[in-house]
Amino acid sequence: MVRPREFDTQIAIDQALCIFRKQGYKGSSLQDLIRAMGISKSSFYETFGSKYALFLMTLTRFRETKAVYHFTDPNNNTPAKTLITNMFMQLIDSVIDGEGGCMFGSSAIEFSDTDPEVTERITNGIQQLEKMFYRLLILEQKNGDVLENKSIRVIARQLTTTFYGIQVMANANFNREELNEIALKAISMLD
Amino acid sequence: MVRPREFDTQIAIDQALCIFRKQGYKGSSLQDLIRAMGISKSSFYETFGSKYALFLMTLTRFRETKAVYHFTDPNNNTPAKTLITNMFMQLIDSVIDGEGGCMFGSSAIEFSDTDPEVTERITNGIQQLEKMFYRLLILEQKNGDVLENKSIRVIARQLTTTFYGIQVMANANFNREELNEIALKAISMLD
DNA sequence: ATTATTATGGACCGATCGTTCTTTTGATGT
DNA sequence: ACATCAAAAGAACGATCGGTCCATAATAAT
Repeated sequence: MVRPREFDTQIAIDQALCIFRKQGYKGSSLQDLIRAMGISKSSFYETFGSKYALFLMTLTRFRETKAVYHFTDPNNNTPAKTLITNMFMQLIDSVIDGEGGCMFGSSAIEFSDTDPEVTERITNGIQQLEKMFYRLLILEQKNGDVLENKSIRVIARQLTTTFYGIQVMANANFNREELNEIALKAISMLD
Repeated sequence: MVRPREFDTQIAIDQALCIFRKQGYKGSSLQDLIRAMGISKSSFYETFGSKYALFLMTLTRFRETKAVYHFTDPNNNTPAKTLITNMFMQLIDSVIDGEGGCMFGSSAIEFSDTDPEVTERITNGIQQLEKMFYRLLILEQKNGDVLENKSIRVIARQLTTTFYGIQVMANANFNREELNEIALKAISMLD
């Protein structure tokens, strides 16, 4: 009955996500966004409402599809330690090759808890990351030995913190070798 | 012979530093800056040249006077572990009370290695932080025991990474207790 | 073919961005 | 007292910001 939309909303969000992830919220102009999305301003506002609203969508989208824990399957017989290592390598790669690392970390710094909607998504995302570490540590425990439940929680949080520390160091021009060394040392906590 | 300047350049830089530290580079408008500095636009441009030039000055100033290692004296008989703990507590305090944490971390995320002048200052600053950890670890070693030189360097870097990880977590609304726990766990590497 | 409906492109909005320039002010050496 | 000359104040700059609006294009049901 009506003229159909000429672009795929989800794809457009993913393209905006790439920009926000690389350049941050304030660093991404509407021009940058609509150019990457391949749509006009009017379509942009018609579909997404505002730059801010779109940013919240991309944060949610990142949490639901792009965060590193989405590429980690605890149930595939790969040693947990290997999976954890892979998560760190994904982070390091994504910063070095210019994709922009983890949006929770960069958004946390940019907004520093000034916006409840943003903070809520960040907190939720970081919790999911920590939870994945926790699940993998539990797995490692079954095959291995020692660790108490309490200390597993602590180690998961420690890995999460190191994860974002590495993101900062990567943005400060540390090279891949150095970053790998940091990650591996952190992971050696499990031994 | 001429009309003297009515404000102190160094003080003005310090006041600008407060703004940049809290709000970031893009988040700080010229209005924000001159209001905090208490000078007019014309005086601003006459004295500092540009917003960008001023930012570089504040980064340098932060490195030379405000970074946490400036409040740590390795030669005052306080146990090294206590001094290290204090450095983390200073970081946590400065984020929670709204001062804005360590500018090297937040600037690294905001600029993500896109600006050589900025990156140079960040890298230099982070190196100094790591070096302070190193010196304190050496100190701890003398009173104590075990650690090899190689592993001291690695631990210093690990502490540095955790330092910035904590800065991210603090900005993501983790509370003081949680942040303290993370810091203490990291410091327990020394035991 | 007509009509109803909606996406699209592009002109346009006021506000604010960082920056420049012109005028006014005021302390100092003579 | 006066001349000098830089500092301060603030108006004004063009560019860009995020956002609105409208005339036009395109589709699908009638």
